[in-house]
Amino acid sequence: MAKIIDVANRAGVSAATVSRALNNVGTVDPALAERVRAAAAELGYRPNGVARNLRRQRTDVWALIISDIENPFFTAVARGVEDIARERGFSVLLCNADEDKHKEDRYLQVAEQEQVAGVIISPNMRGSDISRMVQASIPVVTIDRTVRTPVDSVMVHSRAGAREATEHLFASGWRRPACITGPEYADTAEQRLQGYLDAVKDARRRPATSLIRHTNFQVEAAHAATLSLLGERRPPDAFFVANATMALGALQALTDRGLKPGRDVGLVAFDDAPWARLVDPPLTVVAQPAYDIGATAARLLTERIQRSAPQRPRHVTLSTELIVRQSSLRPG
Amino acid sequence: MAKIIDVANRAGVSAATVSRALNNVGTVDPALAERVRAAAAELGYRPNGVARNLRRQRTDVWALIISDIENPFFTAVARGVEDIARERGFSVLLCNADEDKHKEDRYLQVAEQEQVAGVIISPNMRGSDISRMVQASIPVVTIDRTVRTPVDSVMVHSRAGAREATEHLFASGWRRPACITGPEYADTAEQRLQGYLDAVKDARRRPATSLIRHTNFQVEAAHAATLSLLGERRPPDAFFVANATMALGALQALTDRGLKPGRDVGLVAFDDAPWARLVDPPLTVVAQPAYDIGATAARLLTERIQRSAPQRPRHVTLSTELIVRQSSLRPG
DNA sequence: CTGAAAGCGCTAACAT
DNA sequence: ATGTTAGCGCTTTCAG
Repeated sequence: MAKIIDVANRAGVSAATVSRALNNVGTVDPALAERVRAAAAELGYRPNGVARNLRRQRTDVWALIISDIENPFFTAVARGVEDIARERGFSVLLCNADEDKHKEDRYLQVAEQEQVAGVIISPNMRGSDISRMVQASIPVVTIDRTVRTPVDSVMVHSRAGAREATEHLFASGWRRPACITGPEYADTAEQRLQGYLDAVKDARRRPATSLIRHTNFQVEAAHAATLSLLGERRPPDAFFVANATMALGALQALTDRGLKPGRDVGLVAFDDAPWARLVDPPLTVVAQPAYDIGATAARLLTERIQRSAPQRPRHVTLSTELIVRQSSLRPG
Repeated sequence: MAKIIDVANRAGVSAATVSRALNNVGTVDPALAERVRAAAAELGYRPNGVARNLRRQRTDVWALIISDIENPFFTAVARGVEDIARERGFSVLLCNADEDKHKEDRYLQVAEQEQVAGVIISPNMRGSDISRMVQASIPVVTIDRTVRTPVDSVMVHSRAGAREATEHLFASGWRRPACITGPEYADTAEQRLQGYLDAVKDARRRPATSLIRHTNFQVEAAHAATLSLLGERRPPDAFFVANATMALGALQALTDRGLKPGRDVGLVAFDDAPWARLVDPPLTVVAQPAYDIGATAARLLTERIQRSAPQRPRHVTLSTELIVRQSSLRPG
């Protein structure tokens, strides 16, 4: 591999001039710059990014740490982040924490060690180790969930969205909606549960703990939770499920039991997904502006990186949209 | 941020000893090692990975460059890669090339500059710039698709799988199956088309170009292709679609036209997906061992990284499995 | 078993 | 406008 000094020798200049010419920094005689570029091309020179990063004490790389790569919400977020990052000259490295605290910690550590320019993360809640990043003065933006450490965040009105979804279930004529939400330590899960409870109380029903299940946000757990709810002495007649991944599990469980949403039971899920309108029946959802969430987080991060002066954390909260298809409807 | 010399001072030793103690390398007096660890902990010391990488001239990070993050095939592959990587002490950074050559090139460049230990990639075919990696002596394993540059690869028997799928369509009583495949420059797409053609010829039909569509492997393109096929003078009565993402588009188009698979038309897709059994009707698929593909690629890469001696490229080809659900069946 | 010293490849101050 | 020099933080010879 050709190094900068090889290019310098070939072009008959110093290494510093090569660096300046290739990075368009400072002032270089146009003719010289051209000679340098030619020499670099002939040698197939590629700057060693590791050396550059060490010297510059910074990187043009972001880490995007998401909770679950199979959740379409996060893949859409990733698109939003990437588009803006590219526009601003950053590369983004995607890390899949898989709702697992150890993996998340590992990626956070890699991000710190590799001195990334910034981190966007949907934190697992059990005390995500964000404070280390702040100590290392690496800007962090959280999405979807918040943490104790005060950093920028982009959220949606989960509680309001969940409430609207559950109200819609009541309005459609269902009487005993259940709620399948995420882990107790995830505030997104908690807010969606609260929204559900808001609607239950508004409908002047008594919230029953037997109609609530906490899971790890994954397919299998939702499948089990649905079966468990169906096995209750007084089973629910409708379901509010707190994300798209779990909707798959719930749908499967209902199918297993021969129960058809939109006919035998009601079903609404948080998050839209590419397949949501194609399942049987088409799924009613609370859609999040996932792409915008990613794009917004990316913008906040860029600003944070550019300003050297510390500044109060900024919080952006976006709205959800109820999309009524068929799974929530009640015949007759 | 504490540096190694700070730890050294606090522990009353040299930087070299700190390095040795923390990396468990060479021989360090146990008592000293303990003192070093204590000092490091007190200072919250984290080694600067960039500096370490520069000195060591290597990294413990892989780049996994996939074609489309929304395709469940690739997310499953990613799981397989990550599990093995973690087991062997590597971290994997996921890059979404989005079926876009520019993005792919960019990530390849970042991977080279950041001196990753290895690359696993599902290459976009229009001359992926793999040769640069080889020049930089960074090991590469391709998955799903191959390139000209001779490197290790993990593939599936695409042609056989496609043939089996199409034969199944004929066996179910359909007479004019169409094929929606990927770009002409992608050999996976080409092989799936060939498998389709094999079956057509076996059935003693004449392959009609009017029944074949090339797309970019994405939802929208498949949607359009399906509508276009339906608009032919002699439209097909069945569809073989070359990946899961496109199945979504085809399904949508058929639904738009009021055509129900498993009743009005036949439909088989390459790739299984979490939602495949939940759509209406459940989708018949040619399942790829996606997780195993990832895991196998990861194993090949590890071996390649460990052996210093060059060695002929290795190619592993795994088998597919036809899973008959309902979308391919013909009533009566 | 430990320390001193060199140096990975690059960029940024400082000279000229 | 260009070259010289120093040094980013770490690991790894090489001495002792």
